[in-house]
Amino acid sequence: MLQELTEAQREAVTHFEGPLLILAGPGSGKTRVITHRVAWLLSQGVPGRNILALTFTNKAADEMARRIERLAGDPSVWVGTFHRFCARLLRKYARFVGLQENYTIYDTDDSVRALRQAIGRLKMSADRFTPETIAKEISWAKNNLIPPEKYQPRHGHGLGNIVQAVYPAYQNQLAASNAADFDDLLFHTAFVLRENPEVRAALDERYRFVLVDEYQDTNLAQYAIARALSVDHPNLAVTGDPDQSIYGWRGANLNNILEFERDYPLVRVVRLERNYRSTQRIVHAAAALIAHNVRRKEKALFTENAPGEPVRLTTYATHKDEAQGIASHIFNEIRAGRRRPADFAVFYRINALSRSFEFAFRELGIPYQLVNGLEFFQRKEIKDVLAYLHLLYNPRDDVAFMRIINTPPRGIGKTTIGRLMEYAGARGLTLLDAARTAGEIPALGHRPAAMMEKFVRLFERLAAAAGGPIEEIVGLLLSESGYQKRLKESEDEDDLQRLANIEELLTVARDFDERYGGAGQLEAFLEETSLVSDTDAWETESDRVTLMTLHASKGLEFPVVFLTAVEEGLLPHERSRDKESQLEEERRLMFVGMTRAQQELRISMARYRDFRGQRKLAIPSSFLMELPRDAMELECPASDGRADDLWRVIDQRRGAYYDSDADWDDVPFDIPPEQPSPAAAAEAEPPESKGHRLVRLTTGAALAKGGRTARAASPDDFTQGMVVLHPLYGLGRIAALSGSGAGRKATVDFRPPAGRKKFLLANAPLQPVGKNNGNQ
DNA sequence: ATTGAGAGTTTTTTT
DNA sequence: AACTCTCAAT
Repeated sequence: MLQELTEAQREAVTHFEGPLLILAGPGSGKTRVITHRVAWLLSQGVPGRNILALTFTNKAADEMARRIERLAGDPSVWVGTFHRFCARLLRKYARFVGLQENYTIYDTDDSVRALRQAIGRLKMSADRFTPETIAKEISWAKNNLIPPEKYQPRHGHGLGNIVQAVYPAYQNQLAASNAADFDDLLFHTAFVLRENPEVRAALDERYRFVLVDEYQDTNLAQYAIARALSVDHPNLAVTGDPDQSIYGWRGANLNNILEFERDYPLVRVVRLERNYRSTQRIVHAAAALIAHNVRRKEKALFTENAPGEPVRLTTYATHKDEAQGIASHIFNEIRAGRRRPADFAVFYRINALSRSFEFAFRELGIPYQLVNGLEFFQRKEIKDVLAYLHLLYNPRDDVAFMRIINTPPRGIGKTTIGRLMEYAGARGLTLLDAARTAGEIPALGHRPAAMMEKFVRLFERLAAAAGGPIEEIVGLLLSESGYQKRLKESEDEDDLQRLANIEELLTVARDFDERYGGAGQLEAFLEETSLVSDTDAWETESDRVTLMTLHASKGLEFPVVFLTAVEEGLLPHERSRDKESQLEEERRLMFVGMTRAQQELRISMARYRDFRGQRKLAIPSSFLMELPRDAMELECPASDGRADDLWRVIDQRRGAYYDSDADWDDVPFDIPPEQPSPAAAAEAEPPESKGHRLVRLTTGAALAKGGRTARAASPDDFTQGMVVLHPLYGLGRIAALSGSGAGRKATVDFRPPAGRKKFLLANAPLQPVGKNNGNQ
């Protein structure tokens, strides 16, 4: 078993007791080290039940479990994600945190609904902030182990104050519904471990050897859990790569890995720096990019592999050309017999960019799979059906109740539900219990009350079947509720698709029944469907091109990788450019994407990109100029192969990039627009004096003038009297301004018939046309 | 109570 | 462009 390992790998594998930090660069055989380490521990006589391996995704967990099984044949090792592990633990210790064993796991959408209910019950006006914004702040607090009563406002804009009031109410709402959100799974577990020394000690004893993968992506709660399980038996082995930390926005704390050595002074540190995955040029290019990050642990990155093909950087005229260019390249490679579809992967920064690739692939008949596993379970119709199951399993689940009480429509409207909530709230009843006594609620009329009772009877019928196979329950609820009938009779195209999705869900249920079967399957089914992750749907076996976000690509590898839309505003994403730390995370994201490639890496961008109905001139990503040119080759089908253009543009920007105050506005930008769309071409105007070019091409109205680049105007750029352009209303003049920052509002006078309108500047599609022209 | 049209908004990434 | 929300008509 040890023979197939390198020296460094073997050192990590055979380290027995005591903390262990494995700093593993991309492609350095990390997974292999973990699996072998588990197998080795087993071979040393450590019982499987004393080993806990925590991963980031279910996919990774399954893969790992499979490999351990193959190496050691011992299935008793617990391998899974943090969230799943905590979910399990909480089934047992639910009472410790005010829940019951049959608690429900709320996903992001559910928790926002619960939050709305909580805000509604508070009867306060929180409408200055969206529930999503508030939810985010609460999530932040939980990830940092701050309980409701300890929360202190940290934002100046009043968000903190609202959260301070809403957070406890939200938590009460969850408790009343016997539910936990994603963050609670970690938060509650950490709490149980901290507050109950005997529980902690027992679990520490039980899980004597703990392995944590992707440690760079753990947040404080996960950190606390891992540490709590490693006090009496400090056999905590973590693997990770600070350069691949890409979940900072989710609370991941890079310090967890950067300071591991401080936490465990006696730690053994093993570095895996040699890359076995990619060609020299790919490794060289990736290393050069990541070297631009300041906040990192210096780490060598090298390979003994062949030099390989140059990294290709291709500039297309439009996003459409990009998609078609990539599709036809893949098509030709397959047809020539050089590659098969599964050899290729296409990465992009945001999900919204997948569409053009889908179109292009479909056109050429290239098989592909879109990896967005969450999408299926987030569909309305799927969530509706699952809500029935959730309510069956946990009758206190108010969010599920609200979701299905009038789905399909059964004559119970907003007013009725409002009255029911009022009644339930006043008596501390769950919504379902209140509905059970609908006849006794004075505020309810005869008809609504009768409808309500009918629903309760439906529920009881379903409850009688709740112990059986999932497929049966789902089938029953579909027919009994009339949900299926309604979709079948619909003329709507979308409803047909919904019906197909529900069929698919039935298949999922059937598969589950075959796999699981027996007692407690409703609980297991709900847990599984609640904790699906993005990459879980990814099928390794099928021969198809993979389309996924950069985030989803972590941990995977492909012979040929396309890294697309490497443009300023997308990668790095525009929301990440304020803070240096965020910019570094974006750079790591690109690093992760690049290092997925084994043989060929193809980076691309487009000059024009349509996004949210607007066509914009794209600016090459600042990351492109951090790539080593000696490892690269340029292609520029957009301009007769004159690839020099791109480097020229990048060089022009280089100066501006390092001149911190320079705005992109000041960078001469004169790529000739290669016949954008006819519409855009018709609207194009000659560039202004200093080589400035109009960049934001609105589809409808006249074009904005004045050298603004693709970056939207910030609210504070607007001044009174300024002339602005609205895509719909045309030119107008700012009559008044109020507020500041994100809350800044403007009153604008347009020419008739539009007249006077008010806008929230952060969101309004307003363009300054002339600056400082208020005196005219 | 339900439906449909129009207006307004938007997600960056995910357990 | 696609989605959600609001509001008025039915």
